[in-house]
Amino acid sequence: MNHDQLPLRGRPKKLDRNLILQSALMEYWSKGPSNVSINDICKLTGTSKPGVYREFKSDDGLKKSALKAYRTLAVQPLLNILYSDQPISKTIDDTISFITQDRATIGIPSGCLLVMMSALSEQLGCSTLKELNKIRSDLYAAFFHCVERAQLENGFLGMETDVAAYFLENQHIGAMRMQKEGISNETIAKVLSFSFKMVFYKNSNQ
Amino acid sequence: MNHDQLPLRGRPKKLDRNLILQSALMEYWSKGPSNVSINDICKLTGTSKPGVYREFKSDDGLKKSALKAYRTLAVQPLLNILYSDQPISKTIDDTISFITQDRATIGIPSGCLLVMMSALSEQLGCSTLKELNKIRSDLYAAFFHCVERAQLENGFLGMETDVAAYFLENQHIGAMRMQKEGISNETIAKVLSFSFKMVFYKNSNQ
DNA sequence: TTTTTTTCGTAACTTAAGGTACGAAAGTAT
DNA sequence: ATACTTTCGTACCTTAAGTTACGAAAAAAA
Repeated sequence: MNHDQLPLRGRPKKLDRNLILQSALMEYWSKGPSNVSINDICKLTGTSKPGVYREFKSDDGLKKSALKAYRTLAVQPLLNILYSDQPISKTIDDTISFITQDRATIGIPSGCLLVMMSALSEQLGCSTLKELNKIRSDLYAAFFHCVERAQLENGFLGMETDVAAYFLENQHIGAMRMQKEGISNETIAKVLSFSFKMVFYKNSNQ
Repeated sequence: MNHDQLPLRGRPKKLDRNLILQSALMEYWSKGPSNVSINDICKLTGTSKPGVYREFKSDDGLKKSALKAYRTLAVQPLLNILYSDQPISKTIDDTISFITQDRATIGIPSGCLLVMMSALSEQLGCSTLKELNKIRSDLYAAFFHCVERAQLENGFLGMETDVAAYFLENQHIGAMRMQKEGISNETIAKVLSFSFKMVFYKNSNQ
């Protein structure tokens, strides 16, 4: 993975890999992956098309790399919250805060690239799809882990662990969808708050 | 809307509107709307391309008509269940049974065209989009109505009516997504059962 | 200075999508 | 029979996507 090893001779590299990657990520994220072409990225970054292909091999390669960047930028923080060994109540609060934070002020698009790509999975190349499934299964595992932690804390929650994990996955995807559709973060937080407390606390109203 | 008025003279019509509509619906539903072209429909039904365009005006027109057909076939039954004035417990059971019924045996694709099209909404023409939003708002209204009925039956549920309706909408979409992804109807039913009972019954375990 | 190496970007190619021009075909009315 | 009307489908057009051939350009090495 040594992309920055500068060769001893030859024409110096002008192409800015990181610029392309960041631009592609933001375009995919804000407009949807299937509404952004390689040409768009080229125009946006002032790169030539063969340059992009030399760097990323194909459309599939670029999407895969962008998705990897998305993972470290937007998914890993959530995984960290879910895996932090705090009381479940704190985990819930942190998760809701993270998901419903104001995106506009920090310059991040609404919605979730992971969710968008999952919905368009039939249109994706195989390496992007592979990366997508890896991230999704990691996220599912984190939800699963959270449920297990809640069980240790509060006893049996009234449903199988995998069912609860599927439920949580649904709520996350639903929240991202609502955000993309313009529903206020305040409302989304209320929906999430209800959902999470219902799963984790069984039948208490706390 | 009189498509079946046969003209007095001229070459007799050979084109089978209903065949095209049904084929398009099933293709969109099973493969995803953006993975089915007009050409595919032509080959599948043995129709010429201009024939399809004469009948449906455009790709957008065909998608809109197919979506309308989907509404009467797959959405209306759900609306009927949600609007039936039965006890909430019966409504829940009927809804879960309807959503998680075995699709293979009755020859119906998994997943939900409505949900798929919502995810691809940026790729849709304006008349399809209009129809889509109409159906979605009708469905949301039905969920809203259900929540109001539950409130009449059981008192305040612990959250605003619209928040509960959003929650229900999420569960429906989530169930359709899981089904599309191959998760068993049995598991989906468990997730739905948990979700619905949590919203409608507040904090009882029934 | 010439060779070698590496990257550059213009200008193409290929495929498939949505969409249509237009004359032939197949009927009814005069 | 001829005219009129409606529908038919072949063969095309346009656009935009992903992708690449290939010679020029810019550096280090000989």
